Amino acid sequence: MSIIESKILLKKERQLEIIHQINLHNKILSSDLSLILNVSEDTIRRDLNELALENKIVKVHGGALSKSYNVSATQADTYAYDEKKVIATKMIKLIKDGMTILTSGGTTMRAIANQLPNNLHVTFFTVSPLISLELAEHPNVEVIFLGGKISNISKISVGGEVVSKINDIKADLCVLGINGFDQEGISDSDYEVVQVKKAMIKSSRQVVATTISEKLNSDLR
Amino acid sequence: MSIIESKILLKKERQLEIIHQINLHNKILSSDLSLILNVSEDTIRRDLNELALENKIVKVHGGALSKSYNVSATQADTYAYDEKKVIATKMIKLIKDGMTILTSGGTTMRAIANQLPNNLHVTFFTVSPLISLELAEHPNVEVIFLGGKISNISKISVGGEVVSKINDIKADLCVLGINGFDQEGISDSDYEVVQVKKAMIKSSRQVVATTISEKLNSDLR
DNA sequence: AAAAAACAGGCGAATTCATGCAAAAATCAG
DNA sequence: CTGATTTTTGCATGAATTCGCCTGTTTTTT
Repeated sequence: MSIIESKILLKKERQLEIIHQINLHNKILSSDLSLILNVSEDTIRRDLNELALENKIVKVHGGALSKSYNVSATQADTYAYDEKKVIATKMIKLIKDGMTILTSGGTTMRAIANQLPNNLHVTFFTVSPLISLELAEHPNVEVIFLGGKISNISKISVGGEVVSKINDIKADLCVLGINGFDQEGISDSDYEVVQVKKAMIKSSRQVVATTISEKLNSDLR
Repeated sequence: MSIIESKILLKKERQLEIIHQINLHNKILSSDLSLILNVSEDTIRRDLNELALENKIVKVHGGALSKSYNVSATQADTYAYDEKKVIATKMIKLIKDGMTILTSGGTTMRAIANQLPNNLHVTFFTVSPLISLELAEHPNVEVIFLGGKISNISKISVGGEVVSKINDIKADLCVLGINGFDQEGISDSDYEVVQVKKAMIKSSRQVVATTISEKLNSDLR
């Protein structure tokens, strides 16, 4: 639909459109792209290979997937799980009784939620359903979920309402997981996530960003 | 939008869905997967073998098991799983494109969220983090989480803000799962849950309460 | 022990992929 | 603007994947 009829696109434009399609649908077939963009499948394949090399998409046999497609709380976090456990242990030391803490999603944050000692009395504000569930297991923790539209990709709630709600909060600590949905390539949804994180940072007296190494250019400009 | 309605899943995608299903039910039969994913059992078996090789699942004769723990949900939902699947199938027939649907938690609702066809374009409002996650897997579903304090017991968001937010909504359908947290003893938290449910019922043109038999005196007076 | 179900492995059809090459297009230099 | 150089594209070939089916074996059930 958004494609202009039989207009010849430059390679760069075409690749942007490919990324757009992938971010939109989370997956795409080479054959469909060939139809949509009006070029041969060979060209599509070459584009897909380039984009995969630049780490913008995940190429698979027959097409490509969005990078953030697989997160889904599975094994993906046994990956580097030990590192994360260490980070979590250190993080938890920063948390004191009575604190109000603002947090997003991310597997590192999940490890924190998981290892939180049961005797802590703290209040968490979160935009991640998964984290809210983990936190709610702790009897002495009060969990407030900041509602809004749930982003299909990053699985956290986003949107104006969330941001304004965050602005009303004054938290002692903000824990951000920089973790898999900040890669770049400004899809709509990523933009929204950035808005939420920016608001969180603004509303907290102290900010801690947790991540394992190998994470790189994640600007929260 | 009509571009990608292909029923064909890429191999990777299919394997992700398999992992998802396994983590959801803790166990799954190859034959069920074959039905769900619309491929032969041979293909499923090959997928299962690959996933087992990658250590993502545990393969057993006839199907596979979840390897590690997953979000809540222990045995409780393999229990009566078939009945719930039937209920879910029937429920889904009530859902039409363009609807706005209000829903709470419950394992039955979870089965519905899981089996929802991907081509439905609907908006869900929910107070359950778990359900919101399940629903967010569907590309054409818009999920709005109604934020609030997360009840430690029922794992849904409750409180005045939630109720007033619900009052502002006019939904086509309300799906309530009477399922495991209404059982008895009106603790404070149950009281809160009842408030939320009452509000939901009031805001919907049509209400469906789903439950398996053997559920009894669950008054929502 | 017999029947049924699940399995491994091989085969063939269909699809997708990598590679080389030549034509077409874009870019650059003068 | 023109001609040369580089990049991009489509096509052809053969290799590689994927997937359903089939056969014969192993496991489970009755």
